[in-house]
Amino acid sequence: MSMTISALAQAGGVGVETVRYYQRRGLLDTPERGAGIRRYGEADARRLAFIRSAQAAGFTLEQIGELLRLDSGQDRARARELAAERIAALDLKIAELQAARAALERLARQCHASEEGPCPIIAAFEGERA
Amino acid sequence: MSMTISALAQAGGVGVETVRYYQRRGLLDTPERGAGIRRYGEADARRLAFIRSAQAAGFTLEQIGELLRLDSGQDRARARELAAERIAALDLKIAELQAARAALERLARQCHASEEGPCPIIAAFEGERA
DNA sequence: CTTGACTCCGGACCATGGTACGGACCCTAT
DNA sequence: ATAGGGTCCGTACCATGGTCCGGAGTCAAG
Repeated sequence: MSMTISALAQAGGVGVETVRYYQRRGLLDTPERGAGIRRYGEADARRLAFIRSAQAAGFTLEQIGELLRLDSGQDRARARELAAERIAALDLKIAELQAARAALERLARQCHASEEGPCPIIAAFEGERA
Repeated sequence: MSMTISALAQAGGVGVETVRYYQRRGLLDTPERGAGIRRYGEADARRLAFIRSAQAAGFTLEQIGELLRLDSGQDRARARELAAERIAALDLKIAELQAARAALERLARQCHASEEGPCPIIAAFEGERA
């Protein structure tokens, strides 16, 4: 089971250039080339999937690099620490977004209700302390 | 009630350079200068507050510029449209972050439970299809 | 009336996460 | 054996949202 870079990229749902970028960043490694072309396997695909998932969880590429470097679960304490930090950050962010959503929805409803006068959407944000 | 740029910045919880950047972007206007120094008032402070709130709601500076340009509620339909788009995007993002949070928490618990073997945090993300 | 803090301004620089370019090489089908 | 598409690689460029720099002007206190 070996793939070219574009197959790997496709499997990971990213562009070829992104794979190459991750290699430069040290997040993916660059296999030896067999007669000019590098071949990738399952492990690479799993790693790419990891990167994308971790990214979706809000880790920066830098942090993802750190997670990968604590490979094989060597430093579990540190991994848990990173996870805990990220969870806290996510909680904050989620709360923020929910507040923003609620505010926006309220405004959109008001704006819809009264077709006269100034649009409340702009006015309403002005006093708010985000 | 007039403030210098640094007072305005402080009131808005941003740096002086950020105020100047917003001016360049056309989000804040640059008042006439009275003998060299520009003076800002309530309106500027409210506008800055609006920018920060809208930003917290996930609008880009570009979109915020548009909102400001539909000033005085001229084009309410467009404002509502922007709000609706943003609400949809927020819902998506919130769901994503909640999923990520749940996954991370589960992993952190697993990692904590079994002190032996490879840390599950890294392994677990590998299969996931975010 | 000088000193120190603040302001003005354009332009350069930064971090993040990519995306594009271009010449050389390789691989497969016709 | 030649064309086309894919790969390799370094380097340059992009968008976003700022942040810093340096020289000149201004303002308030001592």
